Amino acid sequence: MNLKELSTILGLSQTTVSRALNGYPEVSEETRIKVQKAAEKHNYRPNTKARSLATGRSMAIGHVIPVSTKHEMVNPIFGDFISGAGEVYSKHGYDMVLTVVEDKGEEAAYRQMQSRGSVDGVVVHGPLTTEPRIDFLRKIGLPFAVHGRASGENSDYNWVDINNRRAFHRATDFLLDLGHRRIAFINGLEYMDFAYRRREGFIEAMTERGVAYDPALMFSNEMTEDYGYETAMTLLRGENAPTAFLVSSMICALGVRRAIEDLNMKMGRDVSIITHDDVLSYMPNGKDLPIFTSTRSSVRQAGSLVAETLLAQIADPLRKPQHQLLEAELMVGQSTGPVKA
Amino acid sequence: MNLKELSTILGLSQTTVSRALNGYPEVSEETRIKVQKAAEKHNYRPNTKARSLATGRSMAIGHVIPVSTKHEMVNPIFGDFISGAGEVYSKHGYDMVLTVVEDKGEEAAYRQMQSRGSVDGVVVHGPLTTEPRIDFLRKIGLPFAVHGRASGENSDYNWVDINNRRAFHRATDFLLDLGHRRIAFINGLEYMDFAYRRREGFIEAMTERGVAYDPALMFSNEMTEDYGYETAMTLLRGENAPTAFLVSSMICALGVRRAIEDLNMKMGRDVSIITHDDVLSYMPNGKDLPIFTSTRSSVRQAGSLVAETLLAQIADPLRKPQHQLLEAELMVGQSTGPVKA
DNA sequence: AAGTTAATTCAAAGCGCTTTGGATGACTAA
DNA sequence: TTAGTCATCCAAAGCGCTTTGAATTAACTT
Repeated sequence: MNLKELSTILGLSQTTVSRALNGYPEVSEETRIKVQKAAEKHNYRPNTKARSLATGRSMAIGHVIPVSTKHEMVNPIFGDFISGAGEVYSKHGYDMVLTVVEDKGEEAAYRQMQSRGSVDGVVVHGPLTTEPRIDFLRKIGLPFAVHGRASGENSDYNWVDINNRRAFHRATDFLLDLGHRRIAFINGLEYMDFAYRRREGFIEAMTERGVAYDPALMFSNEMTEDYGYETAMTLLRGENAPTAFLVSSMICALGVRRAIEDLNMKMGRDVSIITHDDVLSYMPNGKDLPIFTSTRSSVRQAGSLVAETLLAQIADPLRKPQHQLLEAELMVGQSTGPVKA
Repeated sequence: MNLKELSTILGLSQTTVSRALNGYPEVSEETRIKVQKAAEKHNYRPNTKARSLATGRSMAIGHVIPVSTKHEMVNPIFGDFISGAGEVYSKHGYDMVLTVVEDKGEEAAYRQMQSRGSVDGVVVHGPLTTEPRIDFLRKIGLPFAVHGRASGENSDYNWVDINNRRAFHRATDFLLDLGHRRIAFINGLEYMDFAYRRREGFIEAMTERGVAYDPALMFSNEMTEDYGYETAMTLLRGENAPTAFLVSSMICALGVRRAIEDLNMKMGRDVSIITHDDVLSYMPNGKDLPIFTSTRSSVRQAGSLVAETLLAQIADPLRKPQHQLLEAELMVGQSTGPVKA
């Protein structure tokens, strides 16, 4: 069923039918209702391609997900982020188009989306500290919003980020308050901006309190359960082991916890863990009492906000870039305790 | 840059340029090269919408991801599945369009995709034992492939599934061989087909060996870490505790493990766990020696296969539905051992 | 030299929609 | 009456591509 058929059935012109359905004023209320009824009845929905072609807007947002060829690693927060964003898109009648791309193919993917006109804007995932994509997207004139920020970028752009630095500053303070001094920091890859900022927060807190931080206790890697386990295992078995772990993700923290248990120690009593919790739907942090003490911020909500920001930008291209800095909550759970005497 | 401009620059007709770029034979090799060079130089890529409108094919595959409103739960395997499928789409020049939908809105989403012509086919995720979507999609004539199967459906359709029944049969046998008799079964939601089949496999194995299974040890829920923990905790603290756990997902198994550790027992020695491992990229099952004994099958690979199947179906609408039943490997890890005397 | 055939190229229609620039008729105002 | 104003509706152009059917040229036959 297409416009032509529908308008023939109704004995009206395509113009009128189109206008009736799109809520234009130059059509009588009577015919509008008649048209709507008919559209409903015949299950008519305007063809997206045709509409896009006519309007010049594609009503779709692109997400490019890089899969590192090395590890074939897909970011575990991805599902929840997408679900937050997707809900917003649906509400505004937008589609979400995903492109999976190997490592450095992202710019090509953006350029392709742009020149093929398949999206009206894109979301930039996992910005690095120096992020070439930002300049690139501006250059090719494709609207975008970033989930996170790029420390090395001083131009203005749309972003939604959590206050990683402050969150990890607070988390570190929390451990320091409990008397911990040897704190291991299990971070993500530090060319990623979020990890860089978390590191800054950690160092800042340590320095402010006059506690020397030990570079030998600072790690940076892709945040798997395994990485947490292996690292913690090595440290805890070694000499001068840390008394606390500051960890960048729940999954990783589960690994650290496993190492602690494997060594017949008890988390919270023998060793403390504080982690960042993205509030992933399939990984709730305990039921009533949180398992892990954590800095907490919903990545799903971030998804919604990024989407809103981008859609607002698209709706008004002259709008100034928007920024939202979300504070993480510090939730006390069972994984932290005072340092052992 | 569009076709018209490009052809003006080249001093050729749009027809010829279009044909040159699309590899039609009725254009001389000389001009073809000339055209390709120019297209490259001016960064020309055909507008997707226009092309789709002209060809009637949208070159996009739809994925509808349901988010249960109750738990806002996004399936953790989603990211990896998508990444597998996405790679195949890219290779074939297809886009992937995602729609996030609340619970029962899936059919509406499919219908919309169909009538708006935004996709050439869809992937059905998480089929239930009786799955209305299959009939529905056939009815509206939208090509599809299912990740999994629907036991209650006896029509023929494209699917890619793992042999859940056999995998769990084998896993159960493995535990029985180690002397376990009281085996707790921590399953997913059993209206989901995969969970139903796993249950069948479990019961079948127990029955074949003449071991009575205790319904009080069989659980069905959304597979979070928490669910594993709570369930195991209750069972292990209760009377007549199970000596082994058969678990439907790694994440869940991590919870079971946590409960075991919390009770100062040792996994593999005091209590055994065998789980299914979807080989999620961010959740590798140990480095050299697997943490968990598991039935193992890559969901990423399943994603690729489903995508291939669907694309083949679209390329040849008369093709008979294809099926692929993947066997899971049984990998022995550190989480299982003989029952304690 | 005239007639065929093959190799290239092109003009124009059409995909399904939105939107511009009128028409048409009813109604009001002068 | 005549002109002007609304309120409705419509024909047709255009979005950027593919594809049909035809034209043009070159090459080959007889």
